[in-house]
Amino acid sequence: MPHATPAALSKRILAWYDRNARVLPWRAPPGRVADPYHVWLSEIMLQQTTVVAVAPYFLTFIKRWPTVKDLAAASLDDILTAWAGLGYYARARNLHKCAQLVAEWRDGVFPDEEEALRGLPGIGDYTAAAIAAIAHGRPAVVMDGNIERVIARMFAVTDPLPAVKPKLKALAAGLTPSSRPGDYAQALMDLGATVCTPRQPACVLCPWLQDCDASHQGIADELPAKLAKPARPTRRGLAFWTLRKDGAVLLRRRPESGLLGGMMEIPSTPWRAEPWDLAEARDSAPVAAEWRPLSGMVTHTFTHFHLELLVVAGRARTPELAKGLWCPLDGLGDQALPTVMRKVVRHALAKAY
DNA sequence: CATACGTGGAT
DNA sequence: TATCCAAGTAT
Repeated sequence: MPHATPAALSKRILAWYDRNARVLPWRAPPGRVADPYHVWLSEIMLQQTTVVAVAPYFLTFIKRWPTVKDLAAASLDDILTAWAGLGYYARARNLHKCAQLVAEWRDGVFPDEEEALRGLPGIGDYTAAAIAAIAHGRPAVVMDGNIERVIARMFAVTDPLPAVKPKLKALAAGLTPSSRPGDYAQALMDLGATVCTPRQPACVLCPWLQDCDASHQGIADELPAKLAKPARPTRRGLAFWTLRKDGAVLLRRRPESGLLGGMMEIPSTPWRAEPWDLAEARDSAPVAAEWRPLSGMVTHTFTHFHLELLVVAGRARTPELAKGLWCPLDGLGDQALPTVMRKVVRHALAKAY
């Protein structure tokens, strides 16, 4: 069966959106454009991150920093602390840079053109198109994982991702309307999130069911095809839970780029495939101490490797020589500690006292 | 074009 | 337990 015209398809999905749009804290009602600052902030947070995870962070951020100028004036450490737990911390560093650029060079006004947005830190093809469409009503071709899936199924594209991305974008471009482009993009993303889901899609609820090639062929739940991902190796490290006489714990800031860049950590050895023994690890210790291994292990899975951390506890002999920050136990919650390091803290508090 | 980059929930 | 997945970007 041939597809309906693009105009008919967009009309149908917009009607579906008018009835089914999810109410989200960063979203304007159907038919309206949203605050560009809210759209930008939410889109950065939503990169590879679920709506459920983002919502409380978004509300915290806009309450504490109501405008992009407020965010630009904040310290990077405050932003990293507020971002802690959300993951992909380069987003927080780029968020700060982007806010400062918009505040300083554009008086706090976000660009409304896709190309200008695309040049800002942390804004790639998807986010530039999303902001242009959702915050400014520009007819940009918005392509995210949801829309890729919807389009792959509509046209029964069986070639695997990521190589087929340009083809999917070309097909999507042919459907994108010039009227209500922001609602259209959000409608497709909502459709992908709630109906055209990765597993067990609810095709009977889909406004595009009669036009969907994959559904007709009974292969909707198999698309889009993806290349197999490489196996995750395991890396090991040894973390030093270091106490001062007054009970403060030694923290250290990680390098500004790379994994957990700019975040705080419990000092540790490098993370490598081979396990560490204590004698060897002592060279990495932040300060001299008698180290006592704690029972058990802290495990954490990152995107591309598993981590096993043995935690050793010790009292610093010469705390004044330690390189880092002595933090009282009740102040740990206010530090920019990523989840893996909060696991180390929890483990140490459970085992070392 | 491939890889690095977090986390938590669902299956 | 293992794997997949979520509104991707930078290099």
